[in-house]
Amino acid sequence: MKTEILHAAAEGALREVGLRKTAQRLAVLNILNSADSPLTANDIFQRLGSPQKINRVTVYRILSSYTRKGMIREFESRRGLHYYERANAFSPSHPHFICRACGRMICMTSFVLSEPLQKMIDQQGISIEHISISGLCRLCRCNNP
Amino acid sequence: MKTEILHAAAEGALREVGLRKTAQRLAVLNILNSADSPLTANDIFQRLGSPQKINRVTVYRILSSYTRKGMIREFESRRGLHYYERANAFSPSHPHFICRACGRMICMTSFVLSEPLQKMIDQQGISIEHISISGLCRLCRCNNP
DNA sequence: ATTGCATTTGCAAATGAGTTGCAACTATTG
DNA sequence: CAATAGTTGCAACTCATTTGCAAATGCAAT
Repeated sequence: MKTEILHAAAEGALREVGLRKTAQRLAVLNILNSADSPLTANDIFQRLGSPQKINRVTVYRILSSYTRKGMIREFESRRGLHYYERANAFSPSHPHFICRACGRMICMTSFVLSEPLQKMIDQQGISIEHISISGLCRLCRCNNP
Repeated sequence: MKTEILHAAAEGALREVGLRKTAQRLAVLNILNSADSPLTANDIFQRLGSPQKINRVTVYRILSSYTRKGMIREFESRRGLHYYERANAFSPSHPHFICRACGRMICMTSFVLSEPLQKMIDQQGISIEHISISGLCRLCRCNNP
């Protein structure tokens, strides 16, 4: 298995940003590294196995420090849930779709803003950090009338 | 003043969707009618004066029934806060920008989706209900380093 | 290896927006 | 004017997240 390699990479990432290497941090980072769509704190907590060896609060704090260090991106959606995804060279920032019924999140291809919108953004002096599209996914569109 | 006219319009709106006319409903509806950007339940609660003559829970329930009836649009942002804006012929659905620092919401001009994004949406069978753009507004961009 | 000390962690309690149960109240219909 | 279905207020609850604080741990300098 490549577990050791991944582990080593995670250690390096921590050292790079000046965070101490702890079992908890490595566990959370590995989960984020191998996720294929953004996760909530609870998703991560669940994946730590049960009974959880890491306290819920610790997960929150780890995610918070990772965000501060720019290792992950954070965005909110659906009832104030925070979602997190690894931020690195291989994963440029992109919009997300989130289903209001089931909460499933889908990563979207980046897209160009229309001319009038871009104009408005420039005028307002706004800086865009995240675009989130909400609605119903295919499945929920059929199930929910 | 045109207060009576507005009041009458609000009464009509309630009758139209089959909701009973109550002082609380009229008060909330008038606040929404005269707002120039989306409001949270708390915004509305504040504007009801103090001490509030209407219970917080009642405001929540009124907003919920208005949403069910399609009189207002609801969307979430920033820590699960629900924002509400009047939905009528004069206010077509449009994206919103929300500042992550101060929570100010700005209504954006509608915009066309880029070709690749539209393709992805069609493929996924997604139905879009709201687009929300988050970042920092001009003011917060200067104040927050 | 050992020490010193700042960083991390775990636990308990708090927060804040929103929801639920239920009894009291009140528009509307007959 | 009475019946009844819709509304409201209050208290208590939920759920994700945050805060305070003492105990544990990583790391750098002995």
